[in-house]
Amino acid sequence: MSDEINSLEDISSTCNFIHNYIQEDLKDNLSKISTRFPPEPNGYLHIGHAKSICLNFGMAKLYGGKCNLRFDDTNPTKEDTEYVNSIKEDVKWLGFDWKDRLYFASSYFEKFYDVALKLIKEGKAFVCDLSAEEMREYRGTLSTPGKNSPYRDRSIDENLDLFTRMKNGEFPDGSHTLRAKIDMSSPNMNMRDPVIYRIAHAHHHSTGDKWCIYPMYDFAHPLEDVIEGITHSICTMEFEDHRPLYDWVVDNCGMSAKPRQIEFARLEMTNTVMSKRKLRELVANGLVDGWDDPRMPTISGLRRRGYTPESIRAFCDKIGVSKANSKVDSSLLDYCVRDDLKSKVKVVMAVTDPIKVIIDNYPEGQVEFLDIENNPENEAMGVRTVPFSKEIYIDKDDFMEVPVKKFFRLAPLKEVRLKGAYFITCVGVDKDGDGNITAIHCTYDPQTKSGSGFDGRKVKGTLHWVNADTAIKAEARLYDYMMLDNTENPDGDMIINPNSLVVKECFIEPCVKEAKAGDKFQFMRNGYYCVDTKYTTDKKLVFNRIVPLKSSFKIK
RNA sequence: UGGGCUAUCGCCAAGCGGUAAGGCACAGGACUUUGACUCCUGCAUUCGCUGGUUCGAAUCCAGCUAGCCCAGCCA
Repeated sequence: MSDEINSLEDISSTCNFIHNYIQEDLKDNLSKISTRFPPEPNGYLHIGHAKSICLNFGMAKLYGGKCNLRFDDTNPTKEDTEYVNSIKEDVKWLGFDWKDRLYFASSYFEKFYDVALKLIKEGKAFVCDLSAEEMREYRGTLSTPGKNSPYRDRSIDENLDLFTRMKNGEFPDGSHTLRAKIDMSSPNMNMRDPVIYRIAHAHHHSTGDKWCIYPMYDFAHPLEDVIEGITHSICTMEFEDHRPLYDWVVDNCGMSAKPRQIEFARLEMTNTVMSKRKLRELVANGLVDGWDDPRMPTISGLRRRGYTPESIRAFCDKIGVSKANSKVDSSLLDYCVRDDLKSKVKVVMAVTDPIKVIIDNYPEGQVEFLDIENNPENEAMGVRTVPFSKEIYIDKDDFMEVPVKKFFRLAPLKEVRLKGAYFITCVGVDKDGDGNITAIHCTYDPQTKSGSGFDGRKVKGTLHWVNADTAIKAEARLYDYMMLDNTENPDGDMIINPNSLVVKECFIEPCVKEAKAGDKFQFMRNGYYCVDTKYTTDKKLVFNRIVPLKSSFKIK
């Protein structure tokens, strides 16, 4: 898309503090930059991750550097190959290419171990026998300093022996840890002799049963960055307090690279939830149709809903990057998909809430084939042929027996245009015993045929319609925001917008017959839709509403 | 209440001592065979508050207030 940032001239409008840091570093001491997107493979990616992906890959591209995809798989109890596959798929789908730079923290385990040994030999790390509870007591609190572990002053030889035995599987989980020897009285909790290795007799998705000790994030992450030559390690704000520890590890690991950690605020959006915990809860409680439910903010959910990678990237560019907590209005994402789709997809006519219109003076049995442009904004998309005859459907919303003021649509004795066809005038309605309208009777004026150049009079409204005989029946799933303002009930249970999914039978013009899963359309005067990949079958087309069109028409 | 961070329009967000960019939303209007799109127009005498420095402060200083994060052998 034209408004994606691809060159340095483009950044003026969306400049952020990270650009400033990088530009300074490039001036002072760097020839090229290197970033990384480092997910833990313990779940599915969501649009918050997309922000990070766009940032990391975007910065690298903009400044002629590289961005790695690295799986931060240091906790075997939570990780799975299923997640690494879905994450790779999602990153690729978003349009980013890590080329040959696919890395796993787990492939560095040997190196981490060597650094741990080095730290022990230098007296900077020790094996601690404190239990988890004891360690919590020794750690102190936010406002009181901690106390040194009684094991802090073990000899280097003893530490070396113990750590080796930890590695060899001689001890059960939780019995020992390796800790960095820093400062138990630091006001920063992360510096109070943090654990850097724990024992976990667990099967790792990649290294299997080779290891039973695993490095902690705070130890592994800086080393991963150093090993890969990362220059700018971009992460979210909650790691800001970890930066002194990150720097401590970098300074003490004995390697020369000096990556710089930069923190930015996580993405939050209205009308949804973003935490992995809450998303997991929605899936577990059956409130949504899995991780890829079209209401979910997951990449797979957005994809199934019909969002394009371009629209998500544009969104990520527009929201900017800062350190302030903020909540982006979901209307910006809506805008981004519409803006992307408007000139790309075919505009077809579909009626999601049908009422029959009978054109009394149109010859019985006659069928006309009308040419209608596929996308008025994009002539290259050509035209298609649409059948028209005596009986058609229009949307119930487009008729009012007693019209409100400024109602431009069909009403008794009012004339409107049928898109691509004729002017029609309502001459009456059929009603059932309860007074419900069952059909609308109209007359048409043959002179007013679309494209004939007729300019005898004007009408204010143009309606979309579908020929009754040839209409394709399909299911329209009208999605709305997953969450309203209140995301929880008084008991603390998650609740979703009760109107977030309304299923309708709809009629669509025949050209849509060949549509395949994932195909996108604009339903004229209605919204953008995407053929659902999960429920569409050979017999049944299912459309997801991606987003409705804007409308300035409101009754009252 | 120890430490860290943040505060600019309804929502994001530029701004880096020289007199408040931009986008979304919203409101008017033009155009319209989509009440869409597009195009115009409007939308912060004011930057959390209070003082101070300065010819000049959103930008510097001091104090206050509010919000977020940290006491996993998670990341």
